[in-house]
Amino acid sequence: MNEDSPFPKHSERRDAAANRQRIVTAALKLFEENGIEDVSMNQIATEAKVGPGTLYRRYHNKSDLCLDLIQDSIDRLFTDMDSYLDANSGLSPDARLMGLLRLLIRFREKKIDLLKGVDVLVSKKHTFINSPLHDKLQKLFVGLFEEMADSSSSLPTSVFKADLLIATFSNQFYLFQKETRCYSPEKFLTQLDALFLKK
Amino acid sequence: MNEDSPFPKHSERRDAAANRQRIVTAALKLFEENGIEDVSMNQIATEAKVGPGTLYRRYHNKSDLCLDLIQDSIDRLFTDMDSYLDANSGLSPDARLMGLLRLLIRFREKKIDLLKGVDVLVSKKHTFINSPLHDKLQKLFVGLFEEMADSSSSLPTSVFKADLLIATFSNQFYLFQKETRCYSPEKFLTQLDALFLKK
DNA sequence: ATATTAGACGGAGATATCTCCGGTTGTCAA
DNA sequence: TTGACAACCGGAGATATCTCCGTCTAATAT
Repeated sequence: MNEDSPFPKHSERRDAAANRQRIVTAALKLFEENGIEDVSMNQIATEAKVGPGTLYRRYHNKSDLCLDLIQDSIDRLFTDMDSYLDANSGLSPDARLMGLLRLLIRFREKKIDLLKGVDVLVSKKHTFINSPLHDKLQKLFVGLFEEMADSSSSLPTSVFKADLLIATFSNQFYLFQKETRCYSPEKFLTQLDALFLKK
Repeated sequence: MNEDSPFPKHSERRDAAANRQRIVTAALKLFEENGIEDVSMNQIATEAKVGPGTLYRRYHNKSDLCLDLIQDSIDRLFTDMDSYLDANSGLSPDARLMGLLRLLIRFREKKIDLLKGVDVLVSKKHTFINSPLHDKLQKLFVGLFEEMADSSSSLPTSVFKADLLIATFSNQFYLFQKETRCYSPEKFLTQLDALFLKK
């Protein structure tokens, strides 16, 4: 969807780039002022001084837009995870998984508002195509689960466990635990530890 | 929301009841013909020959409407669960939990289309108030987890486990497993068994 | 039977989402 | 520099959601 590859065949046209920048700036400003929920795509288009068509051509919906606004943070999360794994290859798989979860939950908390506008961990509405973020986490987690698996476990179980673990960070589950069950990030991690690691 | 208590103080007005019936009939017909996704509230109102205001006064959104359409099934699920527990009080908590999960997944499969229009397992959008279905399942599951808990477990963990177990039946998770991971209901139950029971 | 009134009814209209397409402009090749 | 085209732009408008309020009516009390 987003043409963010390092060297796209044709780089973005100048006017397109300018519009994109104005949209992003307008969105951040309005989100800041009114909260994501209360800002419509129309408002964003007006504030950015572009037509609705221009806005929708670039971002199919508010979710897409929010995703773009945190793309940098997502990239940073991934590099942080990779370097954590590099630096701690001596630790047990359990310990490394906890390390990754700590990074993930820190990211989730930092971007909690923008994340409310987009469920990057699962899929676009109605079509169950994985998001890149899900794929990456999935790969990391499955690897670690496999590493810690004894002979009685099997790959399907690791995949299922990874999917479920990732799902705990969805808006649906994570915010319910935070707001209704009043879990702090630390308590939350403790529960994950008890359920997914202490086997 | 829905005044379905056995003997409401004032019973529904005759015209109101008639309208409700026409709405339900119209909705079922249109959902059947076009699929839930492709039917708008407007269409339903038109087909039922009521104004949009009338429709929206009764059902705040399509999700509410779908919920009403499966309310009977939900009630039946609960009574089935209760009588299962009565009839099998001799079994281990693990076995009883599996029994309940089998009933739940059968219900989920039977009503899979209407359930796509409503996430009864979690909450209304944005406000994290539990649905009655969540509350009931929560209570049943926590009870069984507590029963099977050894001294090293604690109540918070049982609550968390129950929440997570219920969340696996959400559209988000369940349909992803079914459609993308190609899990049959049986395979799905096997995974739940491995993760939540075989401790 | 009639008056009273709580509550339901309808539909106009405010707002939002999203599309379509005629017109415009940046880019690149010549 | 210029021509041609791919890509982008704007905004009108189709459709959907949801609300508001003047009007009407079913239920109850007298």
